[in-house]
Amino acid sequence: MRVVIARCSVDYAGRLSAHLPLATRLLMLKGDGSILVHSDTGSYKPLNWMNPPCTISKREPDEEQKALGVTEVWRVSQAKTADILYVLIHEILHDHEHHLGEDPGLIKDGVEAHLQELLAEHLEVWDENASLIRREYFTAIGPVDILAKDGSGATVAIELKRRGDIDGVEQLTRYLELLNRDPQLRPVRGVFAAQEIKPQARTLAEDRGIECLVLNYEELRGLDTSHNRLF
Amino acid sequence: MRVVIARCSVDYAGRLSAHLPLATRLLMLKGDGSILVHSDTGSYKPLNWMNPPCTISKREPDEEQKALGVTEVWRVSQAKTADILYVLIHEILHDHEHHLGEDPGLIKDGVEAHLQELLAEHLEVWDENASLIRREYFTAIGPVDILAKDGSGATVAIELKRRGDIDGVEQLTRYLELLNRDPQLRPVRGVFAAQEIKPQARTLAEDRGIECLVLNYEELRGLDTSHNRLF
DNA sequence: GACTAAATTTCGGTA
DNA sequence: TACCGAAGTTTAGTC
Repeated sequence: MRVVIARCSVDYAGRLSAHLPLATRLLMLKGDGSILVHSDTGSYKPLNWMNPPCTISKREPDEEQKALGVTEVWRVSQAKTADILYVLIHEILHDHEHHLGEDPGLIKDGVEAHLQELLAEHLEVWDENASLIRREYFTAIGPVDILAKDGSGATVAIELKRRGDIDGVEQLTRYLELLNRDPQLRPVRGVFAAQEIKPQARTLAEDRGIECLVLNYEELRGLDTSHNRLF
Repeated sequence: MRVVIARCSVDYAGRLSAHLPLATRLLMLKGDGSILVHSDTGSYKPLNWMNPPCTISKREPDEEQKALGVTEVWRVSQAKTADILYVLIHEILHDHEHHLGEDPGLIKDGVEAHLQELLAEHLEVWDENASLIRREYFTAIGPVDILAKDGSGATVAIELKRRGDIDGVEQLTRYLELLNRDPQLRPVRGVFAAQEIKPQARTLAEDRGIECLVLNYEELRGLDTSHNRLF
């Protein structure tokens, strides 16, 4: 890992063309050859970057570039996509290299899989007399998150999202269309469950006769005494 | 901008829970208070981070942490979402601060807007006798990318994507449904145009009678002699 | 500010 | 390896 702070301009030509005018920025050169160009604001996305696998070669600036104050030219080329990134260095203000070693990686918990697991085990938060048929019920166009029977014995397909967007309603609609062709299952109702349901998604869902269910993750976690938590 | 290379472990509790075991990593502390935790591999996404606005406070480790070798505890809290990130510093190997100043920002070219402009000007790549009605044809549920007439005089709605996914087909389907309610326009056909069309999207589109059109960006650029390019 | 669609998306899982 | 869907998505544009 090499970290350089430099006055530089950057040109990228690949899936799009992009240019960064001269300014002071942080350049991160990772061990796998990739490079990130960061400014002092903004979130984690760099202003410009090149993904591995790629190679960086240092070149002398041509006469024109020299006249503009360029002292080094870094040419970064992508092995697979033929994208090219040029970093025109005007002045290096800080330069530090350090061997980091391999990273043990991130341990995650609490994503959609866990939400699905919790809801499948606690369908009573939706319908007191509901019973699970199965999670990840497989169909030709993909798995239905949860297939269940409600208190009256009717089949219900539950689509689960952390954030309930229009996309999710469309997805559930496709599943319902397919499931309702199956005489064994028909009629199948839809339930759109999420920690947060966007108004437009709710409107679309209800317009299609799909029930909306807002989930409280903390509450579900509270019901779940068996699962071992990180915190 | 402060850049620190340190042996550290990280805990995040917010929209999910995540833990990074002890290892040497790069910590980038931006001027707006945000922090990024990077390893030596992977692409531009940090292992862990906190978006602005957030505040970092340095604390003394408790006895238990001290016994484990922790020398500093950084507590990063999000102002809006109440997410919390803890960085447990075991050893600081490099520490450098530098004022970067404001960044003039990125100048982009070649994205969907440009693809739309090019296709609108060169409809002949789709149908030799086609004519443009208008770009960004506005409807109640959003703008149709391109509305045109084909060689036979029939109205056609073209939805344009860089990458043709199922979402795009759904979007176009909604537009077509709406446009076909208008007796002035009816009947309206659909064309799904993209630089790359995913097999599932193609299947869904063709199943709904929507024509698929794969665009060659380089070729379209070649037809376009008027436009001034960055490269 | 809320919402929608795009992204040089990246990332993880599965067939 | 390719494809598909989720992401602590982020980001940019529009209403």
